[in-house]
Amino acid sequence: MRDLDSDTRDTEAVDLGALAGSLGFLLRLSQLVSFRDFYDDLGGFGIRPGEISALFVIADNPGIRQGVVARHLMIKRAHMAKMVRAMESDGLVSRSVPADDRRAVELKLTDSGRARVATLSEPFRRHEARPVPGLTRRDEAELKRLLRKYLSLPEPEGRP
Amino acid sequence: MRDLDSDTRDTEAVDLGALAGSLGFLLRLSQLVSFRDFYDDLGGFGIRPGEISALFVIADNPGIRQGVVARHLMIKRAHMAKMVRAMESDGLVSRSVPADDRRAVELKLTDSGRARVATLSEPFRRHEARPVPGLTRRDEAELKRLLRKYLSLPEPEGRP
DNA sequence: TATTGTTATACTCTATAACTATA
DNA sequence: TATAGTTATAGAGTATAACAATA
Repeated sequence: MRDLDSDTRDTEAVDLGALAGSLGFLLRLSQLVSFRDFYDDLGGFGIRPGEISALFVIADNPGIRQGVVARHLMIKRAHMAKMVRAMESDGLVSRSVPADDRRAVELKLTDSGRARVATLSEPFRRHEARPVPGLTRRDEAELKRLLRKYLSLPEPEGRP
Repeated sequence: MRDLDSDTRDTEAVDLGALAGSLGFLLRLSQLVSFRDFYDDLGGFGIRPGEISALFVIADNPGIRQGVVARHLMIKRAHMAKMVRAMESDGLVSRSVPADDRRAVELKLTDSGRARVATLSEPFRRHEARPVPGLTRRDEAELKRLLRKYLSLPEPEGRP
């Protein structure tokens, strides 16, 4: 889980050419690095990035429709259906059909789901609070700001 | 290929809570967006991000060992073996065992592989030259700089 | 007609381990 | 013993299409 099979030791110098200037390439590698860090810190809880995202969003938005979760997390609806089913059979979320649109499904955490989020919140907070290797705090804040801008996400409270 | 199944239209406002401050979450979403853009521009060539990366690296570093490519592209060795095999049977790369280490495999492009790279280079360059929606040119340069710093990649020539 | 969620299928990527042949 | 590559297997994630129920 923590072995990326890529000894990080610098072997031969490699010319990445045009790749070094490619946003997509840099994002792909960065995501792999950050997922490795995620598993290093939180792998012991048996949680995966997709799951924790969905759990946290449902926790913060009780009664949210599963399609809305999927849209905001950029998860395919077909995949979301499976994930929700798994979380339901794990007893973490409950599904209910709203009266005003009987096609939809609204999601809430069960007591068990809330307990799970409570268990994960502090380790997740600590994970996120850790300094990012190689980046200053300013770098880190700026990187997150630019990624949010790229994603058209609003800046959290505070600085305008 | 170009339909992410997530209508980008803003539906209900969703509180992303701690996720909005999570580097891993922001990187994951950003990578999905950039891959969608990649496919929009280059999907017609039947190429995938992993393949084009490997082809370009081999093109820029003829004779590179496949394990070295895997390390720098953060691709698992097991997956790399399959990918190289596929590229070989497509006639794009040739494999040769160096005399000084008969365990290793060195990779070069075939004429056909060079032709493929030539075909892809200009569309890829245009793709990368396109303004990134939502970001100014300064934003884009700064974002790439911070990602390279995060990845411990050297800055390309020019500004120190 | 369009939308929500579902199922089914296939493919990519990843993770792991066991294996070989070399070093 | 350790390394480079290979094979096999399993799983997660994703893409696609077709479907039922509802709007």
